[in-house]
Amino acid sequence: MTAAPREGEIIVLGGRRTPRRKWVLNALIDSNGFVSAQALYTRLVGMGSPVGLSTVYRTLRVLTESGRADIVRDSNGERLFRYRPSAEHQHYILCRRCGLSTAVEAAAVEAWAKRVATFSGFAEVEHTVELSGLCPQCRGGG
Amino acid sequence: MTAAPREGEIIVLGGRRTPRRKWVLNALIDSNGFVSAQALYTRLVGMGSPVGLSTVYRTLRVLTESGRADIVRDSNGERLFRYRPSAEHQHYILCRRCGLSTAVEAAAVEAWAKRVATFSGFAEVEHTVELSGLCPQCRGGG
DNA sequence: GTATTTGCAAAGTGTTTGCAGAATA
DNA sequence: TATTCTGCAAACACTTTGCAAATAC
Repeated sequence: MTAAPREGEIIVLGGRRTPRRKWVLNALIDSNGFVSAQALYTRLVGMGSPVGLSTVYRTLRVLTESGRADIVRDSNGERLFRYRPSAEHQHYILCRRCGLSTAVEAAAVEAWAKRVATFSGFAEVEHTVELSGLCPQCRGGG
Repeated sequence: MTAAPREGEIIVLGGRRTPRRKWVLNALIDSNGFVSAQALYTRLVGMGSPVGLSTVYRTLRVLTESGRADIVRDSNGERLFRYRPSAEHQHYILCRRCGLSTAVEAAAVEAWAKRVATFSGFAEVEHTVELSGLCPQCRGGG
């Protein structure tokens, strides 16, 4: 049985603070954008941080469940993870070529989603918005 | 080599007009909402229309590529297909409980996506919007 | 000292593909 | 008859899980 974290305590990871979990978290933060579990795994192993693929998946699941990571799906259905510094709901636009991701102003969509919820008569409406394109770098550099 | 379809001709399916493809298309239309390839397959076989799973996938691919079906992904990453009567880009809201889908007015999102494209500096911006909730039936019926 | 975490390998998804036989145009 | 379609089984990619050994607290 684990004691509940005290209020005001900085929560870095749920459960035990192990080296692997720190590596995964740091690699995720360093990625500075969306990465797949597989890519993270490959990077860690390549860096000389021996981690199992299942550990990567399990850690990402923990991070996601506690709201410290966002998930999107790429066009192949693969999941991409991104560290979330703030606690807020956020939308991104992703570069299809280099993977660069940028947060976008999404108030308009939020408002629209709310409006649709009202008009449609649906309750507990959730939304997913995924934007992709070619970033300024990639659109220019051929 | 196939002759290009003449203008004004009613195009029902790309390629050959075979029984299986008609079955798949009809089952898709009858579904009247989003269905998975697997569900469509199960239904067809159960109906006494012997179809291979690969044929279902291949037919759905053809339909999707020619713009006669829409795709969304459910929360497990599974793809759901829906017949598209009109030729237009369309968004839906899906009931998480019964699967009911309803087209929603999405002009605001389209406009927003366009605006984001401009501000972000990204080119060839594509967007995916997925809404889900509990439909009027399901929200009431507990 | 004990509950949690780890890695491996195996299992599980949904989806795609190779190929020989069947069917269409 | 020539091309396309079909079904099966195997292949695939991503993800999850069972379990014994290692580890954190």
